[in-house]
This record gives sequence, structure tokens and C-alpha cells, in this order.
Amino acid sequence: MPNTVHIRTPKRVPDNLATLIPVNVSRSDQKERTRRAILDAALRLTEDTGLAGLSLRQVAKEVGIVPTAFYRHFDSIDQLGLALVEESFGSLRAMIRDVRQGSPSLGQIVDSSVSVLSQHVRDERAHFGFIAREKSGGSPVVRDAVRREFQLFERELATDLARLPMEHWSTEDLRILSNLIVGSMIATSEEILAAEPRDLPDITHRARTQLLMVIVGALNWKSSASH
Amino acid sequence: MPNTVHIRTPKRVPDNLATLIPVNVSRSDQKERTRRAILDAALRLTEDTGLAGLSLRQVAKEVGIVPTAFYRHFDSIDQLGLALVEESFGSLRAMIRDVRQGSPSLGQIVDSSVSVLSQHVRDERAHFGFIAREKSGGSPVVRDAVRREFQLFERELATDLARLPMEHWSTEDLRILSNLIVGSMIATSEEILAAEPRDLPDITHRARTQLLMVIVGALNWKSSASH
DNA sequence: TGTACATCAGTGAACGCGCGTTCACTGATGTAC
DNA sequence: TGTACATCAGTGAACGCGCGTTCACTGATGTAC
Repeated sequence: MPNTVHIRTPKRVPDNLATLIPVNVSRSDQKERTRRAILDAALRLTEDTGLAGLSLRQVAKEVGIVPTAFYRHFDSIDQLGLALVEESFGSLRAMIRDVRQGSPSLGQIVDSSVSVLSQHVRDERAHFGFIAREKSGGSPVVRDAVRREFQLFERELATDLARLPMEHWSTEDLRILSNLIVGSMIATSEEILAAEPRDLPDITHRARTQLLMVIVGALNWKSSASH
Repeated sequence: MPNTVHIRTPKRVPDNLATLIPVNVSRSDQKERTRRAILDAALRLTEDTGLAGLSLRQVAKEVGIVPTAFYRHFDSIDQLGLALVEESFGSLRAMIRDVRQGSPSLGQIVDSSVSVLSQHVRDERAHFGFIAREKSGGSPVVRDAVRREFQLFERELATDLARLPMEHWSTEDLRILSNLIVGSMIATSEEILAAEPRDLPDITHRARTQLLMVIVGALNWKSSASH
């Protein structure tokens, strides 16, 4: 079912979309709306099949435009995929900004990190699902883009960790710890996405415990093995 | 290029496959060979696109049979996928059996676990890649089968951990730790699959450190938070 | 051992369908004067 | 403010292609006697 359309003549407007008739909408505004509708349709349609199973015609049908109009917005499904990667990681970064605010003690950092992650995964379900799927998905271009973003992400976390009282950790060790934490957070996100709502408390409890184990382990490992 | 064929008349045999002409091969043997060829072709072809991008006709062409002959072996691509899941986890279990042998001290367990994992991922590259891809792949049936296997796997590891000197851990805590370790091993496997050979030492070093951090963390976390 | 019949892995033609992409087009919006 | 022209998001017909699936078939292998 079309969710939005570019309307040229009133008689083409479906009844249920009457409120969407563009009145005093500039051409570029309308173009942006259609672009948005394409991205949303793609997020919805890839939920079942992944980007690999998404066809240009499906997207066009869902948006309510003719297949060829797709090309006014994207060169290919791959390019659409890259736009979604960018968008999804934008929402991920917003999440991290939330965690950075405040959170003085280690215990509080763990608690708020897991809470914020859990909430954000559910709020941005479609985006997180997209990233999780395409991380090992069918399109090399999109897959590599996702992996590059995760690496960037991991480096940023390493920088954040350096600010905590972890006396004299080497850059390498910070990267190793960061990699472990990011990996664990990805796994948790995938579990939240796949889980029934009633299993959510179990999963967040587990994630908290694991994050704590990792941090405690990192501190003790370092102090016992350090130079 | 077809990699094996069921040959009925000698004139149909490609030159380079002349040595594969079935002589004194029973009907069921030949059927098994073709089945094997289909599984191998699918493993090869899904490497780029995932199971979602695999067509029955592609597989048939690769194997050197007519598309309709596929149905003599599998009801659908999904059923073929399930067979590959079973096969792939078989190879994973074989790996774990290797690790269980010997390995008295914790440090040795960590070392041999990572070595064996790293070696096995490369030996069974196609199988590991298949699992990694289909874990969040397009076919719900196959995806769920992979996840169920990982859960089984996690439970088995929890049982193994219970035999180590981890005084009086609860079943729940063992599951939490096991989940963390399995997640980290999956992440490591995916990194090995995606990495250049020259980056392998870095990755295994990192995996060792992380596993050690996790174990040290688990022990300390438990002793500091226990009842 | 030889013969007659059953089995069944693989064949090949045919089908309707959805796909990406081309192309010339339309007509509302935007702009220059 | 009004007019003439340019822009360009969306249209619709058409294309060739690979897809999964149907069906009746073939002929080597297997079996009953």
C-alpha cells in the first residue's frame, strides 16, 4: 500500500491519502518527501528479506510511484543502501552522545549504557535491524560500508575509554578492549531485535553483567600482566 | 563451469571431467555424488550473495544438471539451506571436540581454543562463512535454524565451563558467561573471514587477550559480587 | 545365467511472472524579463 | 504584475532476461523370476 505520493492532478489522489495533497509545496520539498518515503519503504521491506531481496519495483510500488521514477532519487539499490547505512549510524552516534552525558562512576556508565542501548534499539528498530542484517549481507559495497562504520565506532570508543581512569593503557590495549565491548554490544542488540518483549529484562540483565565482567576483567588482566 | 555431472552417455562428458565418468557406480552412489555437488556449488555461490541471492537455476548450471533435476534432491532452496546449516555446525562441533582434548590449565585452554578456532575457520571457510551470513540472512527458516544451533552450542559450553574450577557458579551465571564467550568467538570468526592473511596474527593475539580478559573478569566479578 | 519389468535420476519444452533499464513524454513548478 | 520559456519529478510503454515450477519423457540401473 502506497504511503506517500507526488501528486500532479487531484483526481490521482487515493481517498485515504487526501490529507497529503501537496498545497504550496515547493518542488524540492516534494522531492525530499519522496526520497524520505523511498528510504522508509526500503527499511520496511528489507526487514524480511534483507537488501539482497529488495527490488526497485517493490520499493516504487510501496511508495506509490512508477518504477522509473526511482532513478530520480538513487542510481541503484546499492546507493539507496549506502544512504540507509549513513542514516542508521547517525542514529547510533546520537545514542552514544546520550551515554557520554554525565555518568561519573563505572557502575553508572555500565547501567546507563545498557539502558540507553536497549531503549535505542527498540526506538530505532528498523535502523538497527538494517545494520545487523547488512553487516554480513549480500551487497559487498553496503557490507563494507557497515564494517567501516563499526571500525570508526570502535576507535571512538577507544578514545572515550582513554579518558577513564585506566592508568597508562597502550593504544593497542584500548583498541582490544573497545573491540570486545563493541562486539558484545552488537550481539546484545541482535538478541534484543530477535527477542520477545517479555525476554527483554533477562537480556538487559545479562548485558549489564557481561559489560561489568569485561571491565573488571580488563582492569585485573592489565594490573596482573602489566609491564 | 560444471564441477561434476551425472553422465548417461559418454559423448556428454566434458574433456576435463573424463576421469569422473561413472564406471560401476550404483544409482544411489551417483545420487549421493550429485547431492554433494549441489551442496558444494551452493557453498561456493552463496559466498558472494548469500542464500537469498542464490537461484535454483544457478546451482543446477554450476553442477551441470538441468534445473528440474534439482528437485530430485531438495524440495526448495530453503531445504538446501537447512542441509548446509546442519553440515556447517557438524564441522563446528568437530572443532570443539579438538579443544576439549587435554588442555589442563586455563592459560592453555585459552591458547589452544584460539589456535584451533583460527585454524578451523580457515579450513572450513565456506561453512563458517555460510553460518555467519545466514545468522541474519534473508530466509527466516534458515536463520532460525542457525540461531537455534548457536543456542545449543552456548548451552554445551556452559556445561563444559561447569567442569572447570569455578566454585559454585549458578546455572544462570554460567549461561551469561557462555553467551559472552560464544559471542566473542563469533565476532572473531567473522573478523578472520574478512581479514587479509597478514592481519591474522593481530586478530588471534587480540582474541587471546579478550578471552583472557573475559575469564579473569568473570572470576573476579564473581568473587567480588558473590553471595 | 537370461529375460522381462520396475524404478527413478536426469531431460527438455513450455508457462507466466517480476525484474532492471531504455526512452520519449507530460505538465506543474520555477525563473528571467 | 504578466508572460514566455526552462526545468525536472514523475509517467507509461516496451525490451529482453532469468526465475521457479509443470509435465511427459528417456534410458541406465536394479530386481524378480
